[in-house]
Amino acid sequence: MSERRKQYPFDEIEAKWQDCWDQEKTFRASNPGDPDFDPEKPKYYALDMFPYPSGQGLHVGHPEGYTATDIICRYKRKEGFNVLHPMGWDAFGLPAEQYAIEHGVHPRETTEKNIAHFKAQLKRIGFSYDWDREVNTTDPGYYRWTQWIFLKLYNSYFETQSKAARPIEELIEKRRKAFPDESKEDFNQYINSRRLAYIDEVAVNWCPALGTVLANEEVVQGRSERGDHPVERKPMRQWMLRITAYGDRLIEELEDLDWPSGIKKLQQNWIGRSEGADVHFAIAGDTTKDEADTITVFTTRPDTLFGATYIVLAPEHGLVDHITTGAQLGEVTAYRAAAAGKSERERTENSKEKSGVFTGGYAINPVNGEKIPIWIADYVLTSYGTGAIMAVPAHDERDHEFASKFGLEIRQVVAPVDQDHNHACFTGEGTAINSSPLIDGLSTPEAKAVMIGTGNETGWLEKNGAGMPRVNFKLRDWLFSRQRYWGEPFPIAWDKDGNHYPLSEDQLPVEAPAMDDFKPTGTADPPLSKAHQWVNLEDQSTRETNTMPQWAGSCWYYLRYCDPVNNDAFISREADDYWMNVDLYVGGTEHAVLHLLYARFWHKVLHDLGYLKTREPFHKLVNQGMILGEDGQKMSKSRGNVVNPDEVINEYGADSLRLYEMFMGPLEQVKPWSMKGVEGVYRFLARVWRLFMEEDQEGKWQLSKKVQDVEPTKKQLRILHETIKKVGEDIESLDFNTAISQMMKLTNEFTSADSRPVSSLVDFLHLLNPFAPHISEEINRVVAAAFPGIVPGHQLATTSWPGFNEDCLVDDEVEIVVQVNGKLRDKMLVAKDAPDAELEAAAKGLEKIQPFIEQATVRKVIIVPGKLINIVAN
RNA sequence: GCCGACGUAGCCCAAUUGGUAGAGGCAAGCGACUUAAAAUCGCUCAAGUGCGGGUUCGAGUCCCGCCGUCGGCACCA
Repeated sequence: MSERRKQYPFDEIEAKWQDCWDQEKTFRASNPGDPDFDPEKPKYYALDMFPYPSGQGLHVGHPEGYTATDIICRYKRKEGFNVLHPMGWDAFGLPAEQYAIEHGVHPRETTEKNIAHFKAQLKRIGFSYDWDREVNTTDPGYYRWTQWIFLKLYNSYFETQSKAARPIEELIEKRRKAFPDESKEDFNQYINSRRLAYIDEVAVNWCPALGTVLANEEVVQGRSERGDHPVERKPMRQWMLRITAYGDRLIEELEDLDWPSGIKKLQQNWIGRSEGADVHFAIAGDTTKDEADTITVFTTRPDTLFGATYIVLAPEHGLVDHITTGAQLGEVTAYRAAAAGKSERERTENSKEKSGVFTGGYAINPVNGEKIPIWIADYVLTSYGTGAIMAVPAHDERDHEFASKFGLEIRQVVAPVDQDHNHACFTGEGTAINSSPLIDGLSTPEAKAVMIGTGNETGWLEKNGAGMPRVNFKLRDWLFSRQRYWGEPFPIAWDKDGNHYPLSEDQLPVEAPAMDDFKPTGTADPPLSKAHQWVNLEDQSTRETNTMPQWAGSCWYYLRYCDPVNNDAFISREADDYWMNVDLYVGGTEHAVLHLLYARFWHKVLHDLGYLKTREPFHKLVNQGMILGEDGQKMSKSRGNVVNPDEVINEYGADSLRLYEMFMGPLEQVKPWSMKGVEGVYRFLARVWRLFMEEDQEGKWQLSKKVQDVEPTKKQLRILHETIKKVGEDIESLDFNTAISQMMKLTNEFTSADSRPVSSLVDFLHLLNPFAPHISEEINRVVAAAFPGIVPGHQLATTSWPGFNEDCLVDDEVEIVVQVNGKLRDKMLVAKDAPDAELEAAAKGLEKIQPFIEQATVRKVIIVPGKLINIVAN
C-alpha cells in the first residue's frame, strides 16, 4: 500500500511549510511589553490539556483535541486575534520512575527522550503552537514556582468570614493578641492546624508494590489506578492540602462557567455538599463528664433524632476502647482486627451484607434522654463526617438493613405524605410523628429547621448544647505527599525538635539530589531519605523527603504559558491581566473532576492572595470524545488496535490526519477510527489539489489552465458565500465535521466547472487553511505566483478570513412544499417574497391538491415563509 | 442501584432547533477513460429515525413509559 503513487505530493509540501513556520516563528504570540505587541488586538487563549510524555508516543486520540484547538486558533488569528496556543509536558510521574527502577536509567533521561519523541510527532501534524512557550513540569525553572506556590499554601489559612485564603501572619497576629500567654507548643499547634498545607496523621492508601501512598482518586476498586496493584489502609503522617475549605466556593463558582452541564454535575457530586448538624450523644454511665467522652455524629436528618435507636461507630473510632465493656472486648477486638486487615476493596465488596458488633456501651439520646446501644460496624466510614452515626432504621436503608439483621428497634418517626407508601423503610420527606410536641406534625423541612435553626434563629440543638449546624463534604482534603523520587521536593525542613518550617523563597528551586538508587525503601521512608548528604542540613535540620504528586505541576501550567521565562514571578501581573482566563480548554473527560478541581482550588488561593485577577481559570471547557479502535473497542496495546498517527501521516499526510480527526463526527462524541474514512478525506484533499493543479507531460504538477481570472457564476458565488458563512459559524461552535462536508460540497461544485474563477477559489483556500494548513498554503503560493495582481503573496495563516455577502445567499425563487393535513402532496416553485394569499391560491389550484380539498371544508391554512404551505381540510 | 451521554440507509454521520428525513464521506452497483487494472470522472442504490403511547395542522426534534450501548459514581449518614 505504501508503494502506491501519492495523489499529491503531501510529503514535500508538509515538511516545507513546517520548516517555514518554525524559522519564521509564524505563530509566536506577543506579550504586553514586547516590541511587536499590539494592544488593539483582542486576545484568545486556547489550551490543550498537556500530555504525559509516555514511552509509547502519541496515538490518534491525542491529536483529536489538539486539532480542534488548532483550527480555532488558526481561524482566530485570521479574524485578528492575538492568539495564545501553547504546548508542554506533564513530565513527573510514575512510569518514568518505574522504568528507572527496572532499567537503571535516570528518569530525567527517559523523560527527555520521550518529550523529544512527542514533540517531533506533534510537529509533523503541523500544529500552530508557539513553541517558545513550551513548559516542562520537571524543569527546575518551572518547579521552582510549583514549590513557591506550595509555600503560599503553607503560609496561608482560610478565613471563614470572607471565605478566602489570607496570609498566615494575620492569623499569627490575631492569636498572639488573643492569647498572649499561650505556650509555644500550643501556639504552633494552633497555627499549624490551620495552614492550607498541613501535616496530618491519616489512614492512607498504602501501595506496597509502588512503595507509596496514593490519593483516594488514584485508587480504583481497592487497587492502584497505575499498575493495578493492591492497596491497603495504613495510618501515616502526610502533607495535606485543605481543599475542603473551598468546598462551597468550588460549587458556587461553577455557575458562571461555560462548561458542559454533565461535568459541572460531576464536580458537584464529587464535592458532595450536605447540610445537617452535628449532634452530641453523652456516653451513659460516664461520670467524668469529660467533653472528650461525648460521641458526636453528623446527620442530615436531625428531624429523625427521636427515631435514633442505636449509635454506630467506625471500627477505628477513637472512643471504641473507652466504651467497650469487658464482656464485649473479645468480640470488638476481633472485629476491629478483621476490619483493619481488610483492604478497602474487600470492605466495600460485600456491601450488601452488613456486619458489626455491640460494644456493650450505651449513649444518651439528647432529645429524650433515652439509653441506646453503641455498636461498631464497617459500614460507617472513619473518613466522612465524625466517623460515627446515629442510626434511624425506620428512615435510612443502611440502618434498616443493619437493624433488621441484628434485631435492633425500628421506630417510625416520619409519616409519608403519600399514604400509599408502604415501604418498610421510608427515606423521603414527610411529616414528623411519634417525636415530641417540638416537631410532631411538622413537615420534614420545618422539623429540620426547628432542630438546626435558620439564618437568624438558633435551633433546638444549639440552644440545648446538644449540637451545631454543620455542612459536610464528601470531598476529602487532598493528600499531597508521595514516597517517590521523580516529583517536586517539598521546600520544607524539620528542625531537631521535630517542627517543620518553610525554606525561604531564595532557596528555590529545591532540586532533588542525583541518585543511582531510586528504589522504594520498602518502608514508609521515601527514596530521598537515602540521600543523606542532601537530607541533612548544616543546622542539624533535615529536609522533607516526600515529594509532591503528579497533579501539582498541572495545577498551574496554564498560567506559566502566559509568561514562561519570567524569573521574578510565576506570572507577571501584566501577563495575567492580558491573557487570563483561558477562553477554551479542551481535554478528555478523565480529568473532569480531579485535575480540574485541583487547578481551580490553587487558582482561587492565588486569587485570594492577590496574585491573580480571575476567580476561575477556565472559562469554556470542552471534552473530546474517545476515539475507539476500528473494532469499536477502546484502543489498547493488548487488543492490538492502536493507531499511530505517524503511520497515517506516512500514508496520507498530516492534512489528511487532521481532516479525518475532525470529519469523524462531533468532537464530543465517542467514535471508532476507520482507515477507509481517512482515505475518503485524503481523496477530498486530492480533489482540491486537482481543482487547482494538473500534471504536465512529464508528470510534474503545475497550475491548471482551468483556473482563470473570470467572474464566478451566480451559482458558484452562492455556494462560495454559503460555505464562507457555514465554515465560520461551524468553527465557532466546534462543528468541524459539518464545516468539512460543506467544503466537500463546494469542491464538487467547482470541480465540474471548466472555467474556475480564481478569486472564489482563493477565498475557499482561506476556509480550508485552518483545517489543512499545508496543502492550502502550497496551492495559494502557486496561485499567487500566477495571478500576482489578484492574489497577494502572503501566507494564508497571516491574512484575513474572507467575509460573506448575504445578498449572494438568497434565491429569487424558492421551492415550497404543499401539504394537505400535514402530508406532503406536491411542491411548487414560487417567488421568494410572494404574499400569503397568492401562495394559498396557487397551492389550491394545484392539480394534485384539488382532489383533497374538493369534497372538504378548508379549516385552516398554515404558511411557513419560504418553506411550506399546509392546508387543513376535512 | 444512582448520575450522564448516545440510538437516523450496510457503516461514520447531517437535518436551519417543531416544517420536504439527506449535506458530506465510506461501502455497494452501473457507465466513461484504459489493451487491462488501479487511479480519476459521472451516475445510481438504500433507512421512515431503538420500542410503545401522547401533544400538534405537522414530531428525528417536545412530553410520558420502556429497551439497548457506552462512560462515571457507588455504604458519604
